Amino acid sequence: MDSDLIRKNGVILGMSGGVDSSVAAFLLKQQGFDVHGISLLTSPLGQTGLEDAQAISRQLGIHWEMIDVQDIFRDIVIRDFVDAYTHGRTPNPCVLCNPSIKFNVLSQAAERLGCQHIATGHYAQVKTIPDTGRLALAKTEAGLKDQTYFMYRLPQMVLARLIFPLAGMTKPDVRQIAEKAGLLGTYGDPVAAKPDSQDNCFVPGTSYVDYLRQQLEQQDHDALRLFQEGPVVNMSGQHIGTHKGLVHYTLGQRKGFSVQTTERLFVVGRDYATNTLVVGPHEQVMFDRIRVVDPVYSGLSSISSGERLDARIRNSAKEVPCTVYPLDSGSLTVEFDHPVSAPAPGQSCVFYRDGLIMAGGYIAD
RNA sequence: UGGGGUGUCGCCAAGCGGUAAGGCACGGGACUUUGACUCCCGCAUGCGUAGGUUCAAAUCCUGCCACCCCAG
Repeated sequence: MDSDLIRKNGVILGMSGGVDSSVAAFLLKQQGFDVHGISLLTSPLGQTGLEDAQAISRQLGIHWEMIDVQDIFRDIVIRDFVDAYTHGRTPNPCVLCNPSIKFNVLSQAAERLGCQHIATGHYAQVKTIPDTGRLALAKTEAGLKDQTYFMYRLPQMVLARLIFPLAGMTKPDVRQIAEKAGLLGTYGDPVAAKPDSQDNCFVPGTSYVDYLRQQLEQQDHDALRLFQEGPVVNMSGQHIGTHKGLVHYTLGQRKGFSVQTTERLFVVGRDYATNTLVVGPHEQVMFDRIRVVDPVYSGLSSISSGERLDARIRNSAKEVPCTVYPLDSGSLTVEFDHPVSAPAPGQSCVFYRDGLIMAGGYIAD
């Protein structure tokens, strides 16, 4: 293949083997792109999806290759995941994986193969800010599925070549296309019927705690105290139950600790010195101000003091109005118009304006 | 040992003669490219125990058991 030339219709497509990226492949092919599918092997668990991606590629007659990124994924994403939990933060591996692994590797492949574009099956779009020419991820139409939150850390260079074939579609739309196109997986099973998500992509089952324990048993014996049972106390310090080990809990959580009470109690704090879980009523978990560290800028190149923006504290939450103040350290202070529920340190706060991502960063303690 | 009180799901707790509310916890689902939150469903043929009264008792009566308080 002639990789010295930039092929304007060449597109690198990230393929997971799921409905979304499969339909994205179909649509790009239909639109006349020269599609090169790439599936990333991040952990042993990803194997089955890869087989389906390969089957779909073969069916559509597009190039396909698998890239084994397990080493770098372990060094960056898993290391951060473990590190965050041992330091009492609640990580979001997808937010880190997207810029450092997924889109990074796809970009490198685009360079290598001389492709102008990269694409994925995300529900999002890229827009240009008129005044500045900067690029920003944008939510698609109101009410539609939106996955921009997970990608806020993508740099301008990546956004510049990004295409989202699924922008503006609904999940039922996508399934219908898969159905009509007759897309089939490895064993001839219809892709249209594949279930959506499967939680954390590198942790088997739902028990990330077991996974953490495995990781830590080899490296950090000191951290194993995080798995030890301990007391649960209420706001007045009364011992009202027991917890399963502090790694199990994050701010605002209300399940997983057995407690003798008559009201709904949420995790308010964790005292590592005494291995104590502190719980309280819901209002104790409402915050009207947080600090955001390690920010990245998208639609805005910087934030001026008193900037009015809309903040999203978690993927499933809607944006809430806030005022942002940059600090000399480079971090940000965010004041919400109305208190938000359980902004967990380690999670991301993403700033939008008119549905476009302006900036974002990590919630600090 | 006398006197008083209490015994309803793992925890809290309604019920006061008419055929076991509710909350917490727990289990299951939905939602979801993170962790959480949220929502839906489930959860005592049984009310310390043994008898009695009644058409009918967790609810009334009696004995016993357990725990708590006061007195010695």
